[in-house]
Amino acid sequence: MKGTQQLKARATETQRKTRIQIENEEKILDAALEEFSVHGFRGATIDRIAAHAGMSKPNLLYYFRRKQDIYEALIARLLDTWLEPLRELDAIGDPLPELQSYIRRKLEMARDFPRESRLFANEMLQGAPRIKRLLQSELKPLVDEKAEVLKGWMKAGKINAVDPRHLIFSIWSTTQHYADFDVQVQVILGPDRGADGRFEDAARYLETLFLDGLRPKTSGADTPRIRTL
Amino acid sequence: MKGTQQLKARATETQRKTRIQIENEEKILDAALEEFSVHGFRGATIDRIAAHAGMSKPNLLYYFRRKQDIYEALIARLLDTWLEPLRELDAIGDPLPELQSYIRRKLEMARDFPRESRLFANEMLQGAPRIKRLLQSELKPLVDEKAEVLKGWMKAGKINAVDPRHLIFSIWSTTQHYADFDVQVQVILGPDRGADGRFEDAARYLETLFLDGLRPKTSGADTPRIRTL
DNA sequence: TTAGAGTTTTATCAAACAGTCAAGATTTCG
DNA sequence: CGAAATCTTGACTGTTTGATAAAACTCTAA
Repeated sequence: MKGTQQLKARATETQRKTRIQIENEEKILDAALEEFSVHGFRGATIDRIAAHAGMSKPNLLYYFRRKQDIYEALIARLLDTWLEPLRELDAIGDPLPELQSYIRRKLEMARDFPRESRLFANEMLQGAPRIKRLLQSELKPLVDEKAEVLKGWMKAGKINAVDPRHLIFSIWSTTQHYADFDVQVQVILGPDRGADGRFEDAARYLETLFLDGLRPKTSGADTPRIRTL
Repeated sequence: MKGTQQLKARATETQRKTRIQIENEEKILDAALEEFSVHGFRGATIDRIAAHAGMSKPNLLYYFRRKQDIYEALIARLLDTWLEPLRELDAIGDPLPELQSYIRRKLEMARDFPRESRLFANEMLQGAPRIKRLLQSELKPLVDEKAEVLKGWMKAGKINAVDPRHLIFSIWSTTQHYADFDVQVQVILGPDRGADGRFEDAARYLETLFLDGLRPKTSGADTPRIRTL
């Protein structure tokens, strides 16, 4: 009891982190992201995380005393990053380009941070037992705020009048799909186009979908001319 | 060794299933769906499934000898149901109404079979280790076939020309989102509208999105009149 | 350079876990 | 009915898992 033992004790003392501490926590969180994003909280094991991080299990538990602590550290840093694109949605900007670039930013996140996307999806599938409160206190107000922005654009006739919250859902789901269901996407698209090509195709498609939908504007929609296949 | 023991042995004999067998297998699969859809394969435990099914663990293992067997039985019955709406997409029908009703059917499945949706999502998040082959042999050909149908409609000018596979992705993702991310949806929409109301709102929104997109058709899109918020 | 803080390891534990076994209880059907 | 087939259970096995204790080692700053 010489004042040594466990990091938690120093939490109140706002003590600086050691070089080794910073390195190892980073290694652990990265390994944990790999495991939790694939197997969920229960399915992931400390052993595998430790192995992936290249350290012994007790050593890992020196930095995070419980499995839950690792998971929570991961979630905490996640939500902030995750909502950034929505925060940037600017009421002042031009509505359509503004939405376009929001969609693109979300798609870029799915491409660049697929593990984070899967971790989030996993937590949702479980009913968000560990971040429901955070969703209430952080996500909801932000969405409410941006929904008002969208409503303003609709009232000004700058975008079609639709339910703004469902609009946000559809942007989230279509973009995150490329991270969360990546295997399926790859199976269906085949190996022809690489990851970059797939990304560009998706971006182009989503732009058309969200701007123009599927109904052709040119010909009378009810009596299009017949053409052989 | 009196010819008793374990169901697996009789697999080749095409023997009929007992009343009790049918009942219990149903109970087990239902309980397993509950567990696997939330916690994934590794996260779910036989103990919990047995408890949920209201029987002892050894009894459960009398019907399914290994955890994997339950999971595979579940997956096998899932994929068939899951792809039915897409199979019904009819090349002969009117393109826009045909797509509309496909979207609606998918949305209904998300509403009526959320656990199945989550099970599927969970398997995808893990990289589909247990059904990747099935996706190749069953899902891909079906999607290829329907992509051709969509291409035909596009060439005939009946729907806008977009990447047909990405179009299918967007229908899957937007509809399944309401099952897989249900917590989030509820947090954001609040308790005002019940499940039925949410469903109708979603259906209405998706119809607008997929048919018309967000760009207003009336005013010149580049120079909309100014109106105060 | 050395005391003490910080880090890592070995050994260990109890609980949870997947799966087995044989005996006992129940159902089915001639 | 009664015997064979089917079903259920308790007791158990070996392993994995989350977590702890304490000893041994390493780094760092005065």
